[in-house]
Amino acid sequence: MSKMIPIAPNLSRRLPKREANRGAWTTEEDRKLAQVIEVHGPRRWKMVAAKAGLNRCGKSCRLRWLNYLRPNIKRGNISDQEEDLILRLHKLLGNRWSLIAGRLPGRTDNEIKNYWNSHLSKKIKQKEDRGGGANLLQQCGARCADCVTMGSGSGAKGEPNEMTSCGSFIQDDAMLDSSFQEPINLEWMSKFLEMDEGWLDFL
DNA sequence: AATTTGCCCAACCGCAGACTC
DNA sequence: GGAGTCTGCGGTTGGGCAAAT
Repeated sequence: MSKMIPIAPNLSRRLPKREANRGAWTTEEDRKLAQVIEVHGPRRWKMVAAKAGLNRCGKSCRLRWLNYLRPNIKRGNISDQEEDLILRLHKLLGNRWSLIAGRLPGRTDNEIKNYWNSHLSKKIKQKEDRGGGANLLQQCGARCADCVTMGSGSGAKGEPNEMTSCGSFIQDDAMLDSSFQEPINLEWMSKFLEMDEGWLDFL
């Protein structure tokens, strides 16, 4: 499924616009960056870039570290369990990729964002095209009398980033496995809340 | 075998909020 | 408290590659 990730492609993915080096990172650049971060830690990226002698901006160094060099990065296929979790979290949080990634150890926000854009968004669209695209909140409300919207109101792009007090909209997604039915969804919600008590701040 | 098409994903960009002086 | 700088985030781009033609 997933292709091998090139370690250090030499060809730039982007044309350089300024003096700073851009495009794909080389093995040597990775090595230098890792060495500096080992000494100074993953912060003060401008200084890290300078110390490493890399002709790159701090921003670029940070991105490289977070998405590639950081320890415990999990590479390769997204498992079914992970995919399921991404779907659920996306329903709760919308396009808050960093938050979603925070719940998937070893996965980066960029990876999840890419996976969503290339795989999951299509799956959902296909499902909606098959007639499952009714408003999730409406569906929930039709079933659940005391359903109260707790949404963020930030779904400016029409994303299903709202939830209800009963959380039952999650059940409407046939792509979610049956284990999420009935009391189990509340159990999952409880676990989710336990994981991050501050999550309501984001809604 | 050569060309085209579509997908994947690393990397860049712009913006907003946090931080520092 | 204000200005300047840094950091983190989400959206987008485009090169590389495999599959299809």
